[in-house]
Amino acid sequence: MIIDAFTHRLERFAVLSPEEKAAVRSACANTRSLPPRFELLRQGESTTGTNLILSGFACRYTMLPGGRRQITAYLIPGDLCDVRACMLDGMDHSIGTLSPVEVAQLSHDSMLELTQRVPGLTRAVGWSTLVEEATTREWVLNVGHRTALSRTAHLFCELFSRMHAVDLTHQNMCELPITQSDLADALALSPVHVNRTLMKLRALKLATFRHQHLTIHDFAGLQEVGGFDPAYLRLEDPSPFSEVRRPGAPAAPRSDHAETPMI
Amino acid sequence: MIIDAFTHRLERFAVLSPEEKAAVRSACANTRSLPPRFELLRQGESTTGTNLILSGFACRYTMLPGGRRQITAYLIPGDLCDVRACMLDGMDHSIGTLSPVEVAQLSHDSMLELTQRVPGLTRAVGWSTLVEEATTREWVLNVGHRTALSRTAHLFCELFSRMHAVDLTHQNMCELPITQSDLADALALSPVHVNRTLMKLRALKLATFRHQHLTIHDFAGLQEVGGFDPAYLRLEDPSPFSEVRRPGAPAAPRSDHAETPMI
DNA sequence: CGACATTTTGATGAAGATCAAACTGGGTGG
DNA sequence: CCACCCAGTTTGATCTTCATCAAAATGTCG
Repeated sequence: MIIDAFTHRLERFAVLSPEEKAAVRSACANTRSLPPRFELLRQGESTTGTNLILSGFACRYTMLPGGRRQITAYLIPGDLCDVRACMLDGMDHSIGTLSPVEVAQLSHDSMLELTQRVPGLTRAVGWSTLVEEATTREWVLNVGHRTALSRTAHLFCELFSRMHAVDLTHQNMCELPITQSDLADALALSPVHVNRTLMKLRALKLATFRHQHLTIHDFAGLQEVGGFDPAYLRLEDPSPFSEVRRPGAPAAPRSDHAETPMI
Repeated sequence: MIIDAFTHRLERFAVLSPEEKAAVRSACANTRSLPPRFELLRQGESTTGTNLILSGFACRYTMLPGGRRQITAYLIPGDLCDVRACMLDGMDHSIGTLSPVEVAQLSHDSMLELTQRVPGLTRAVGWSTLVEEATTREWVLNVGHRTALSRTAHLFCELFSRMHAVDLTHQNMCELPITQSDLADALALSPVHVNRTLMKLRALKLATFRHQHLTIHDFAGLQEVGGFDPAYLRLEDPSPFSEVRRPGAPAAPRSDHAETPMI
């Protein structure tokens, strides 16, 4: 169950009691199923709540004149879209689904209540904001300075690592329910060039993306080519292929700095 | 005085009493002067506080293999660098000065105290986080999809608007204490190409950047070329050249949603 | 004055865009 | 069951933009 993956991610940052986990779970009871290519939140709109992705892929994106689309973030299961969007009087970008998506709807009020019942949540949310910012910065690097091959390799490393963190990988494989065009929109490449790059990645025996499935043949090599350093994702397990799994003891959550009021 | 610019920016989001303004001011008493090209915060380090830029330009950046540098954000007077950095056990990027810079040092503790004494501050900081995120996303667009000319035009629009918001423009002119190379690092272009692009902007009578000064000849044109929509900056005055200045009445700060705890 | 950073100019090359068309494969309806 | 359709993928050919290299010009500061 993905909500467990979600609470698990929260525990990266704060220990949760069973009651707290139950509170999270019950807050996520109200779910909705969306078709692919569905506009969850349109640029200019405002919201009253937050959506937690339970299954499927969504993305943040902006349309550009000329019909081109730039995806600025992939949203995968366990991701909270726009915790802070309620502050806004109008989104500056859109959020849409790429595949069929199931979301849990969290109203602003239930988020408020939840943060009161689960003290660590605030910290966890702050942390995930930080990770999201870092990821966007990494995308600036990617799009700005890396070649098509390197860029694609980097994105695959990032996605595979994130999928691994929510337990959605099987061995060296994971499902990415997106098209080559969707990749192109994220990588700021033409679909044609993405195709050629994917073929090259296969030829180099680094990774295969086909039929919505990503298979990693050589993570270290991919990481090398992409210049991928997983630090910015702040994952418990920096590499999805590290053999060394801490047995039992979860990573010590950072000491709770007295009370850190929402900053 | 730039601190006034800072409190003024805060007031965009919450009304401050004179006492609150005074509290902000006294918290900023501890200042430091830094030379240009000074590394304020190195990748991997952690901090105990926050710096408020009082004068000069700094930037967030990451070094890439091959000695190339990608700037992911310009930090200008009135900007708070890394409010959330204290949560981190290691920065994933560096912060450095571009020109001589004067900063106010705010320890974590004094930030805590300040947020308690100035209730609106939390909201204002949350808001500015939102703007920063949006700006980074905009940079992804810029670097990913726009031509050199368009990119440069967009950056100039953004910088001029931000400088205008902290009252550091004079007519159609403002000081940008940075080099063409610094621009190149932000735009993900070679310095040579930046130079050629600047010449083209001049030839088109859109803007001149020379001797660390940016002069806007035709803001509307620049905006057009850059595809610049100021909405994401959430400024009180969307355009630095809008004749219509609200007389007296400040923009109504958004109704304070009960208490929004830090999310 | 001379060292040094920055800006400007020129020539060449490579990465990726664009355009056009063929090929797959799953789904639909006759 | 087959024919068709359509989205997605693959291939080929050509063109643009920008990087790179090299060197000259300009300006600044001790």
